[in-house]
Amino acid sequence: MAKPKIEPRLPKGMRDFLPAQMIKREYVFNIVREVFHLYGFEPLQTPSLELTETLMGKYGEDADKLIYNARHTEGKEELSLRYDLTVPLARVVGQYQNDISLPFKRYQLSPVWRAERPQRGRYREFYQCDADIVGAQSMLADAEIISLIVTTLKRLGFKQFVVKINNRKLLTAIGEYAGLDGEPLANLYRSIDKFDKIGADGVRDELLKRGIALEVTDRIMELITRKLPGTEQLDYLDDVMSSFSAARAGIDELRQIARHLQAANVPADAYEFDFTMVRGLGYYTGPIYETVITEPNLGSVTGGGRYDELVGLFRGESLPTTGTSLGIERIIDLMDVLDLYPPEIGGTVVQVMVSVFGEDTQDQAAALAAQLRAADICTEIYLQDRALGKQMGYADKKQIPVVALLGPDEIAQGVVKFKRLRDGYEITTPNAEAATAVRSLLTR
RNA sequence: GUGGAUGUAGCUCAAUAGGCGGAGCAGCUGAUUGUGGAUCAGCAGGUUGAGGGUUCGAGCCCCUUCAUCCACCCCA
Repeated sequence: MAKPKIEPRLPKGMRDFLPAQMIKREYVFNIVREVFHLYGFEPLQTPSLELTETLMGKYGEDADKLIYNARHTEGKEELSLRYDLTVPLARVVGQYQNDISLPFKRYQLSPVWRAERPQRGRYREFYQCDADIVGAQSMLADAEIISLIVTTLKRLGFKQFVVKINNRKLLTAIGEYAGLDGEPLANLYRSIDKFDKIGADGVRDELLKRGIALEVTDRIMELITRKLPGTEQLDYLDDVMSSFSAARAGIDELRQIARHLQAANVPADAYEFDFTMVRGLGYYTGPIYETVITEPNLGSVTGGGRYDELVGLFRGESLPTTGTSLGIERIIDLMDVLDLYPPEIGGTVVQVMVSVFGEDTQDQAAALAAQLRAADICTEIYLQDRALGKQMGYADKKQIPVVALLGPDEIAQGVVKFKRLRDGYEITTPNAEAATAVRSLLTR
């Protein structure tokens, strides 16, 4: 065997997913897709590459530097790997106005690429999972998104989580109240966004450092940190902030969302209003939401909100849009941490391995495999001529649950023997009943 | 982009003060040619990330470079 000359290595920040890992990832992907379909979201796929001009300038200068350029040496088009799924969505909505009827509900579960410095849980190629509703002004759309999040997380097995809901209009009003606009307002958001990390005192210090008057800072802190049950929190803010029209509008939207969520039977403990939650600086214009795993405290797994100005970029008009991004990579990590994978998904998709005793029994083994496959049982036939013990060892290592034994004795009697590796239990059954026998061994 | 740490077998890590590069796991063979895990015996696996320097002698010290990890920045 020649020694490999090429060092097997991965590009920085990129990963392989070996079969045992892929099985888990696809389990999560499949549940997500199921729930999204349940809510009437439909799949969208766009190319990994976009024209560079489609991407550039949509994210801000910092982010533009993180975009992978992918132009072919002799290609005439400037191409880049997509940086998120929102810009492709906006392009699609602008491009297929004949084919898409609004409101457009789509989801996309695809990799994106960002040339960031890799860190724990942060990669240069990673999957994003976005669900958005384009062209719906109503808060019913926002409530649908929140309900979708709650159902998805529940189906995945998460128990203790809460969707935090805020409204950009409220934050704007708070900025107005503090006399801030533009860049200083963005900085205010940045400070408040660190609430989880640096706590109330930390945020207060930052606001003071940013030159906001002591009295105003204390008012802001009071406004955003006061915790009251359910919509009482909205009542309180309404009292204090009603002189600001942006605040009134924001609170009104949150009240509508609360009403819709209640009507849709979303459990009240699955969401809360949290005025310290900001969601970056970006393009949000209305309600924003973020889901945190609360017990144990494991951080956020979804983020989203309403962004009425972005999708119209490729259409020359605003299009009211709301949506969420599932932190699917983070969710996959937490599924392991919280042990949420059902035991029946093992390290392999194979349900039965048909062992082969020798060349003279190969054909019967192949026939048995075909028979099991016809009955929708995932079947592997052992492909080397090795001692039965080796074959058993292989099956054991791969965690294949059942091995079929079809030697000269069985063949002579027209039967097949199956062994369940977990407990060593064996049954012998007539050939015709092979599939039924395997099924009985696989259940429980 | 800034700062710190670490690079030794496929993986996880040893190696006295600078003095013959080891172990566990994984792999392969056998004990056991119709039955896996456990045990035992054996085999194989290396340019110590790369390049240079100091030294009689470098895995170890110095310089450069590359890679990985961690923290910060950022995260639309």
